[in-house]
Amino acid sequence: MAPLPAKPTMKDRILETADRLFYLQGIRAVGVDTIAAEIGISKRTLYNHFPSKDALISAYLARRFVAPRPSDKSPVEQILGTFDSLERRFSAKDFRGCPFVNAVAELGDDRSVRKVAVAFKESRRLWFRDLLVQLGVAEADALSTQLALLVDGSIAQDLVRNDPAMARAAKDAATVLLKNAGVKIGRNTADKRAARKRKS
Amino acid sequence: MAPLPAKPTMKDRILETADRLFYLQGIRAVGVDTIAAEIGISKRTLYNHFPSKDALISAYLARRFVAPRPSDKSPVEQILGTFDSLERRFSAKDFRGCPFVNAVAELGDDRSVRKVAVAFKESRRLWFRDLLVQLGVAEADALSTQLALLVDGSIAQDLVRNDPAMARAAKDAATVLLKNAGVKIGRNTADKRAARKRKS
DNA sequence: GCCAAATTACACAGATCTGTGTACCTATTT
DNA sequence: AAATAGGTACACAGATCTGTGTAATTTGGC
Repeated sequence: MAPLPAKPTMKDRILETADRLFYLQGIRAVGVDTIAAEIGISKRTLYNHFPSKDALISAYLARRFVAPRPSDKSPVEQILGTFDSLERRFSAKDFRGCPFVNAVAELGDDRSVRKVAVAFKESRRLWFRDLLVQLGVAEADALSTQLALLVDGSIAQDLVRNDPAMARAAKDAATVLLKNAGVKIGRNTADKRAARKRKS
Repeated sequence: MAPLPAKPTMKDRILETADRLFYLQGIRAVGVDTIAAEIGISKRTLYNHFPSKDALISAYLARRFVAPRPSDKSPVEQILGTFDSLERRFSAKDFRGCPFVNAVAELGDDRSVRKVAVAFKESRRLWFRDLLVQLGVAEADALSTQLALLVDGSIAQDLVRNDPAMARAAKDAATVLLKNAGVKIGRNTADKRAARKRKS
């Protein structure tokens, strides 16, 4: 309730730093010493807040699990807007793919990691599905899965290629899929580049 | 020239084992001792064939870089067939995502790894593009990128969800995209489940 | 200013990992 | 039978990593 952004807790500082390093360099690649040194605290302090590196990893993934906030935009705008914000994130030089996919890739069959990763993917698919239901799409379930594929596909491609255009490609494909499902894409909901093209 | 599959070289045995372990458990997660022990050779022998673990990693990735072999099937069958074989691979319990994406995810900004990963992704996109050109698709470049997104998206989703149905979803989306580009999908090129449904 | 809690410095245990050095062994070839 | 190549056993160096123990010190609340 106190909106003062004043002092971040020590625990928060540790978590924020661990998040950044884990995400950018990989979980196995970053040791607890490195994290402590980065903040300028002693390793002992870190272990006073997190009992083990595993606990830190769990907290890292939990922190990354943010539900999409409700929006007053139209469902179509929200769906297609997803790809616009993806493109923005791809353009940032500190983007390194999906933290959940990366964690599963490097931590393998770790139960808890897989579990939270699945939950995250499913929560985003359900977000898509809800919007599609609002649009009256009959096969909302199947289409939401396909949209999720496009999201993760563009993320994986950008991870290796470092090419934000992958988000546009995904958006274009998503537009086709939506139209095919009977969704009307209004002029204003379409992206600006295409709109400019149309007018010229 | 000798088609005898008789004796695999020691180097091949090392590489084959490293491949399996790196892929299934992650590159950082597998030590050279583990690889040597798995084969039942001494660590010294391993280092007599590969000067360093890095060299072994490079060889592993190079080995995974297989170009799709030419086929006499129709372009549409080849494109859609890609998703069928993906589904088959997803169903195998030793499937653990794309080795190149995984390697980039866990090894981070390693130059050489990124390079080979980009080359692999691009080679597959060009394979798609070539087939689309054969089909007379105007926007073969854009569409090939979108198909590649679907491939990588289904791989990423299957990696976390362990659900081969992701391949079907990708195939369905790909079919829509192809039709939208003016490609005729014949009865026989469509998947069997849909065909059965149609007849009933 | 005092007290309790948080933080620090730092050494250290124990595991694991990459890579090397060396002496010995065991095939195959000539 | 001798020589050569390849493999083995095994110890070890040196780095790195997780996690702990402890005593001293700083910090914030009262």
